[in-house]
Amino acid sequence: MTSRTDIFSNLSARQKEAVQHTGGPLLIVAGPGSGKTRVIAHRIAYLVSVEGIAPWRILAVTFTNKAARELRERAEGLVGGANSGLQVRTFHSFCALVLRRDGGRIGLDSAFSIYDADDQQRLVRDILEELELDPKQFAPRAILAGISDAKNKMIDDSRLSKLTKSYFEEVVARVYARYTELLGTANAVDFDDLLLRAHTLFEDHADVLETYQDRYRHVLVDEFQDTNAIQFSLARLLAAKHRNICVVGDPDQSIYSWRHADIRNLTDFQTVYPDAKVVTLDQSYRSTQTILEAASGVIANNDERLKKDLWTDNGRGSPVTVGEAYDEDEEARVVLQEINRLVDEEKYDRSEIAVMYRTNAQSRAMEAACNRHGIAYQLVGGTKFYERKEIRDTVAYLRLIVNPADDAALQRIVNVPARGISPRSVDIIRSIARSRGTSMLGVILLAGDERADDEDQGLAGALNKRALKSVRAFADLMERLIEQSIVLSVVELIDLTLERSGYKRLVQEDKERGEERWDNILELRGSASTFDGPEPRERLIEFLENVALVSDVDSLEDDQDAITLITLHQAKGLEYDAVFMIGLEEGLLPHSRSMESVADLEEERRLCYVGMTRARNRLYMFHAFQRGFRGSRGAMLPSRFLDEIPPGCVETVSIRRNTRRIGAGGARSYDPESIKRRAAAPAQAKARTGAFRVADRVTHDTFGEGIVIEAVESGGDTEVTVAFGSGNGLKKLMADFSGLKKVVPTDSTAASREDPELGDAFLDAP
DNA sequence: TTCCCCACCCATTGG
DNA sequence: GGGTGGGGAA
Repeated sequence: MTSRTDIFSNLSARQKEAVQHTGGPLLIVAGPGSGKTRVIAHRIAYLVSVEGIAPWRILAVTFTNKAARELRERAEGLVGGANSGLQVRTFHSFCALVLRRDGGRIGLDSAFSIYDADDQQRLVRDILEELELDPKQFAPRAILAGISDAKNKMIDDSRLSKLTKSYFEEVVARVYARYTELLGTANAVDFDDLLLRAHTLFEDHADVLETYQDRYRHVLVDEFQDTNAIQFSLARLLAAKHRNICVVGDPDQSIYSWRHADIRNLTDFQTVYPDAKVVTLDQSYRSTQTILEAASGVIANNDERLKKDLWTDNGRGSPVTVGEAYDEDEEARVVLQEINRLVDEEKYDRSEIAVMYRTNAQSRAMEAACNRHGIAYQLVGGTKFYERKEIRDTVAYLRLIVNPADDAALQRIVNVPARGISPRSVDIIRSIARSRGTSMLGVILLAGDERADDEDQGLAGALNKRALKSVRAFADLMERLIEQSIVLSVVELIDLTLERSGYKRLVQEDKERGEERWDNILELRGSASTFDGPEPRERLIEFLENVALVSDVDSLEDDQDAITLITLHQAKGLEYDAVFMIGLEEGLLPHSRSMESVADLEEERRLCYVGMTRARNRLYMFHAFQRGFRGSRGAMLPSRFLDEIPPGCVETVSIRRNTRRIGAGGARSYDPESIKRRAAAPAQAKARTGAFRVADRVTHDTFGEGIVIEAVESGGDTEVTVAFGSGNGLKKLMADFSGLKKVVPTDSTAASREDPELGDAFLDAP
């Protein structure tokens, strides 16, 4: 047990207030770096040590498993006891727990599968075929988005069918109905269902809800600004009895509206709980004054916002460095050179440096550069481990063993390795299963049972002899594996499955990537070893649930001597000594798909804000003149967010001109209409016109060097739009008339390597 | 039935 | 740049 003074040591007055308010609802509005995780951990410790609440009576919900793990360790460290029974989970994992335990009440078998995005797509494709609808006209993605929308509004399929306003919506409703039915026969749920069905369970079965209400005296929700309506409702239901609900959030960091997160939860909290105490934490213990000022300057441009002034006792620190590069390769190179400098000269720890970007695709150039320069990195996401084919296949076998009704898993591996069950045979099996309202493995197992031949004219009659034999062999295989799953440990079962199914041989026979793929499987096997124990089937279910619910950041390790490459979304909640944000360009950040509405644009700005406020000491923001995407390239304009940074906080570095200018922010000017056009139609950047081409580097006597971003033939001459560097902005010129000259070569790598001006302090070659 | 290749289509962010 | 689906050859 920790003494009361330990729990309060190093807490500010505000933080103490938040820790100590334990009776009734509490809303903590916590700016970036204001020590909210600390407050939550101390609050838990206070509840346990001072108020004598048993740890297992406290439920804390976080955004990722990693955050959950860290909070649990921190809180248990404070109260001095591991495995205290303290419940720290994500909403999804909490709901899965509830459904495993009590899902029977709503007709869910405890061995239910969790369908991921891929399984969902497959299912929707099947349904479209069944309904004779063209998947080109009705994109499965769009339909799934429609279904997800409905689920998040708690609208079931029968109600949705009455609300349709267009033919498309009607299709969505029809698919939704069938989708629900088929998830039912597959004993499966999707991600939305985890929340929704737990919610339904609580609403429809008061006794079940009461068990949980009685157990959890205190409910805490972190990252509350990114919870959705169902999550808030779940939290309210759980806390209804004791009313000890504490939520922590920052409206300026709400970045998941596209996943139905609803920022209104924060404002509604006070309506739902009029007596809620509100504590605002606005002192940052993380960033320098300069970084804070820069970030505040950007976020201040959001209109839909409650004003909040962050302050800090930290020093001013270095200015925010804004840099420009020719293209993504040069950008990557310059970033790495500066990272090397920070590590060598300023003794930064590589593990305390992160490169952040808007889209995953941007990691490629960074990775390539890291590999070229021999710099160790941790990539978050990327080719996600659990999405690799060999991993998904292995997991599909296990899923099918646990839940034989899991048609998505079956269809994945029924003919992997090839065992003579053709797509045609699979179609037949599926249609028989559908017409009987059973699972596909059910149909297959019947066909494998000689005694069932008479009554099973369906499959035995529909398949030719050879195919039927193959199907029976598969039935035998699965039957054996299912039998063994009762006695074998997870690891043993994985071994047996890989051996008997022939999957091991299949992978190892792959000459090119076999070794790597087998290593991946071994890694999966390794992670299964922690799920050893009595009742192996239960452990297997746990293991599979873990696999389904991991997030990419969960595997991020803090103590590796490697820099981190991460998307801005995933960086939420993390912090680093030095942060490099790359790709600060119109169309990328803000993203072109988010530039149509003010709400979307403001979310992009919050995303930018989240990135900036991850930094403790140093913040770098880069943009490139040109960037490749989908095989082609296009000219890019600096992000408007760069112009929003107060000039006093910025140091601009021009790579090409070997200059550093203090306070150069806001000097740029450009035509917003042209930005919109460019963002909307990046393909037109490829158009070739006359002697001047989009993306050509050019020089002009007065304006200096620039990049052609638009070229239109006009009466013998070419009207070009050029983005000039160093604050000259966009200019429209008649090419010949103005004496514009092309700069050759345009090959970026060669050009910048040969450029003597590159000997900037910034650019000492590694 | 399987395997390979090519054409085509797609691509923001993620539990 | 990459994944997938369809078609054709073995």
